[in-house]
Amino acid sequence: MNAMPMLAAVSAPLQSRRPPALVAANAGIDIERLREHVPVLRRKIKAGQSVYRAGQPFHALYLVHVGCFKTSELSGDGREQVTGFRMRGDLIGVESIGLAAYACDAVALEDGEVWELPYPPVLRALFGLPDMHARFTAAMAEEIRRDRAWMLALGTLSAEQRVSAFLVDIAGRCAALGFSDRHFILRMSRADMANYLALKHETVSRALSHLQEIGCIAVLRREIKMLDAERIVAMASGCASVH
Amino acid sequence: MNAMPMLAAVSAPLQSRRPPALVAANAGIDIERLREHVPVLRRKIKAGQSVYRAGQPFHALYLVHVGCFKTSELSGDGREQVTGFRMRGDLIGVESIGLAAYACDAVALEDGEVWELPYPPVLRALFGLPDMHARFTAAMAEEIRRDRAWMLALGTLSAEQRVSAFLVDIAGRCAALGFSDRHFILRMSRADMANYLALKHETVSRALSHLQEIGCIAVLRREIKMLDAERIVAMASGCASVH
DNA sequence: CGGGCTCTTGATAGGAATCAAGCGGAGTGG
DNA sequence: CCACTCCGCTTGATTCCTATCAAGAGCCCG
Repeated sequence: MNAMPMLAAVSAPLQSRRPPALVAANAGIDIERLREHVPVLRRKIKAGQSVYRAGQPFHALYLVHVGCFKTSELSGDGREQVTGFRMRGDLIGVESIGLAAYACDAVALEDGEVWELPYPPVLRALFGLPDMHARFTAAMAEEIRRDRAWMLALGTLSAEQRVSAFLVDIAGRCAALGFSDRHFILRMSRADMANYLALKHETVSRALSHLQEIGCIAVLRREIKMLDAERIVAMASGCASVH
Repeated sequence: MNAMPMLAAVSAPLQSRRPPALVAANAGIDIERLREHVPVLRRKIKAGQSVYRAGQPFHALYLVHVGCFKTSELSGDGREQVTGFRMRGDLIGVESIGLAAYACDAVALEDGEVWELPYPPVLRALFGLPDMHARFTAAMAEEIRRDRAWMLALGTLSAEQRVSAFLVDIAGRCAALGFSDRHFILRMSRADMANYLALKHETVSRALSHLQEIGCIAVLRREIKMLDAERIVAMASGCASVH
């Protein structure tokens, strides 16, 4: 109906600008060094399959190597809350440390690969490596801060601002992995994105359409082009949105 | 205007049913043992004063000994999000581990006392106590799970359900400290509570009034009596609320 | 080529925010 | 000790944003 600003043909939207770090552990954990002390199992996961599910016995952490995963919290009565999207270098399972069973689900959004870090061995290995252990602790603290930052966003931003903040977040993570932060493919459905942002998928869809209308982005299904990154950052930061 | 079901005169609403544990560390950390290795400083904090503020150099964790504190996340543009209320036995400052400066504010809601645990010394001490260190790590994981649980609540519950869930949470914590879970005093203003629940204070006020109208609770300013705890738990769990 | 799923868009409804006013407790100063 | 003021709480009226309900288009897959 509206004149859709079609996306230019994409030659290589995900082309890395620099060779992606072989194993860029989220918070500075040197996986190669850890592997000298702990056997690391590589596990391929197909789209839709889970790395682990809530209730399964906790036995390992996982490092995302390829693909994108979502973690989601479940309540007894069927409510679900996506708590995050995990990409290459992200460590998952940390929230379940200290429990007998995993506390949430971790599901692949596309075919991918995780490296399994058996937990008791990792813990033992870290005791011999004080600086690694300190960094691991710092990584957990970082995880808490990330969650808190999203609580701030969810608690204080409107739907459109949340969507903007989400795009800024994803863009930043793409950049950190050596990909373009101006042109990327969302790996999750609108429904997952909406759930994460505490919105409904229709609302997310409308927000994206509107951001496109005002010329901030170009969106075609899951493909996003950041046309006016500066303005999106401004919106994500709580500045009054332009109509 | 409406016939207020007045609260009976309160003799000792906060009377502990059993002697409160001397230092019930949040997640099983044995503070007494830690004190053998680390100098612990006791700091009294007056209502409204901060334990620390975002940006101040990070140098210690704090264990709440007396009083109630709120932690809040701040954004550059002035938005604020209360991320939690911390009571006796709760450890605060954990989210700032690995940073040069604290990442959030921790403010006393009433006169209280915290025990200061200088961080590098604590870290060093933990290296000599593997089981303590493991429990400390588990405590951080627990913190992550608490945050995630609130993300679930905020993302999936209506205003009244959130308020119910909040009351259930507070009641549970009171019980854990040896106090009554049927009759307690909220230590925070409606505004703080609302901010934490991602609502406005008028909405919280209305929700409490409504819960009173339907006979679930009796509320008088900050004093809460749980009259029908079972139903409140049900509402907090996402069951359709009765009108 | 059909079926199902995802995404988009429109119309409408509903819940929380906002705007506004009044009450009452706590603290202050006369 | 009491009057006064400030601040927190409650309640009402109204608006606005997002959810809900509904329909249709596009893409992927068998």
